[in-house]
Amino acid sequence: MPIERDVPGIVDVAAKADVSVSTVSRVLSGRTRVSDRLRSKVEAAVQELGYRPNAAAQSLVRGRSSTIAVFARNTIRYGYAATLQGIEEAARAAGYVIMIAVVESGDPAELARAVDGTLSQTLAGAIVIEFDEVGVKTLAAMPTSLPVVAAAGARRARGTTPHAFLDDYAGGYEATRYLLSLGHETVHHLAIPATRPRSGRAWGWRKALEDAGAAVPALVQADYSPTSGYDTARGLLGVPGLTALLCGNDELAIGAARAFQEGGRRIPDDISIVGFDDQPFARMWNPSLTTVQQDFVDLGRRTFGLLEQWLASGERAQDSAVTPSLVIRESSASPPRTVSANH
Amino acid sequence: MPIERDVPGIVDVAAKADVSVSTVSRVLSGRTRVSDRLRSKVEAAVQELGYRPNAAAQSLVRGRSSTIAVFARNTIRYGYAATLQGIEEAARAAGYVIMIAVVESGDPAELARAVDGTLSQTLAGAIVIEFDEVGVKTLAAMPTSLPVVAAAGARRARGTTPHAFLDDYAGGYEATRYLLSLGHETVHHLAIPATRPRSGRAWGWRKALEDAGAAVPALVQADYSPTSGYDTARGLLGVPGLTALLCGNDELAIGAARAFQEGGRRIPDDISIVGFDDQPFARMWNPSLTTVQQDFVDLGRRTFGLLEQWLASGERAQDSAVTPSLVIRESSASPPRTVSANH
DNA sequence: TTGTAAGCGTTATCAG
DNA sequence: CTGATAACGCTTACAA
Repeated sequence: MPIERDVPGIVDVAAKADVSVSTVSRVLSGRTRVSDRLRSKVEAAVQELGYRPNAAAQSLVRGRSSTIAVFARNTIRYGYAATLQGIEEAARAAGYVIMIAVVESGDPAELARAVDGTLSQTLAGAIVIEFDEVGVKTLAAMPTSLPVVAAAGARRARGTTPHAFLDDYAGGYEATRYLLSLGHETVHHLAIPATRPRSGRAWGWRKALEDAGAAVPALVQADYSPTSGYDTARGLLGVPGLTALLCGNDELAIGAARAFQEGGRRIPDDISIVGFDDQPFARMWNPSLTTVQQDFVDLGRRTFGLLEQWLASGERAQDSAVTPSLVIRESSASPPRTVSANH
Repeated sequence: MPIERDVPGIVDVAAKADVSVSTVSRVLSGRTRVSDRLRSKVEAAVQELGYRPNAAAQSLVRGRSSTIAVFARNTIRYGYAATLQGIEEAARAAGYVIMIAVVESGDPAELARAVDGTLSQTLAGAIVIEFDEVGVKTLAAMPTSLPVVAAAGARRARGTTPHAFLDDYAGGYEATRYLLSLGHETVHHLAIPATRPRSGRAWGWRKALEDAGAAVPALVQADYSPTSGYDTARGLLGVPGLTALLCGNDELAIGAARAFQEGGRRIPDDISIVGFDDQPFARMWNPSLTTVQQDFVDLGRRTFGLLEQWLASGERAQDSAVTPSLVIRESSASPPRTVSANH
């Protein structure tokens, strides 16, 4: 079954409207004045033929395009997927089209492959979702000749890539301080992989502890999944003085909660658990999850906004921050008296 | 700050290697024999200049490209995001690059806008995620001149678009039969929006009930979110004889579970709840969720495979099905005796 | 095996 | 206001 029924080109439209191709191009771009008579003839021809300009030819001659590439390590996990959705939404509204490239590891060869294929497209710009170490490396691999902005989890150094970010540090700090204010002697932390050593959720947690003069327990490293939360939390069952656990994300939190519950601990009576992100399920959890709310979709929109502004003005845009807010629900409470008595 | 530092073109490479552009093109494509001497000179020049072929120019002259467009209503929800990830993964491995277009509504104008922008790209083919009504309309709007395949939730009529699908009907049927086998008199259904009238999860549920001679309660229509599950389930609290509820997805299930628990019902003692999809959190739920497992990532891979095969062979590929499997966990059990006695 | 040259579908420059 | 015509960067006959 043949599929190559020719797509009409600008010359077909010109022929049908009985004008020159330049005229067709003009009415389509709308940048120059064209007489109403010719304009309507062209529009009719376009309509009739179902003509659609060939973007490849356009970007070839213009040297730029309306395509923007998004680089991310993952597209399934909530934060990534929601950020992508925000980017796509804003890009579509602005007439851009988006290309997505997932970069699975920071391995130079794999990175080069993912990046090369995408960068050989004629791009208007690129966006890197820099929520993890792979994102950092991807950003470093971007050519300086291309406008690139990032969606991040922390403010980056001045003068670098423009970026919109969710203040993970502030979120971690606030959640920890909240737990401390409830009377917990200290707060443990089940961490997602860090983007950089001294930043993000884990760093906010540590600082809040230090500022309050509380002991800083060893950080427990996990991955991102509920299973990882479950597995690592099982190892925490015997830890003395563990009455509050701040988790790097909501999935970890529910995995940990399950592990504790199976171990006979009640939440929040014996142990308080706080998540991060406020995924849709957090509110329905049993008990409902206290967590740090993040608006990833908005982050995505704002990140695209930075790029759009750059493209329009020719100047790098300012950074854009959002401070997350703590949502207090049922999974957190004051520590049990018995444990306090032990100290 | 200027950003237009010229990207090297094939002529720059040719000049530096002191050969013709056709020779450069030949070593890059690898389709024709080139002497080792020239080949290595070219490779050195490519390396040195960091040359990357311009995909727009390539697709312009070739009339096709290595870009495939993916149309989806959403990119956040689990099934969609996971399918997209599978597509991207397979596409990247095969040297394709993917473009994503979200189509928010089936409204003709909005549809045309989303589709037009993307179809003006030179595409190798397109994939439509047809998990909902918008997907059906998007598919209908695709030009016949382009190879298009779909990822679906049910087998479609013969001779139409090639598609890979997860058998929603079978999943709904099996889950319902399982609940009936536990002794429930009937099973209620909290449904996600349907793709088509007589297919999918809801249709499997209905058929299983009919085949077993059980009463078919009115289907309760919900959306996709936990909140929607919660809200609609609250309206079900007073329904007599409701001892088992099959939910259209896991998010609905946890929302419903929460509503019932708040209403004083125990799960599974008073009411059995079964979800759909087996999202990562399902296993960690409290109680852990009995659900119909679906491998969306694999669906995505297989869908891309269909397109790749078509592109390679020039023939439409066969359809490809996967039957989901029920995962029995803690949220389902036999109905309470007291209720049975009432009948 | 290598080079020359004719396009691919548009836009933009430059005359009319 | 409109129409030729020269690029844009690359591939691919066709010659050499």
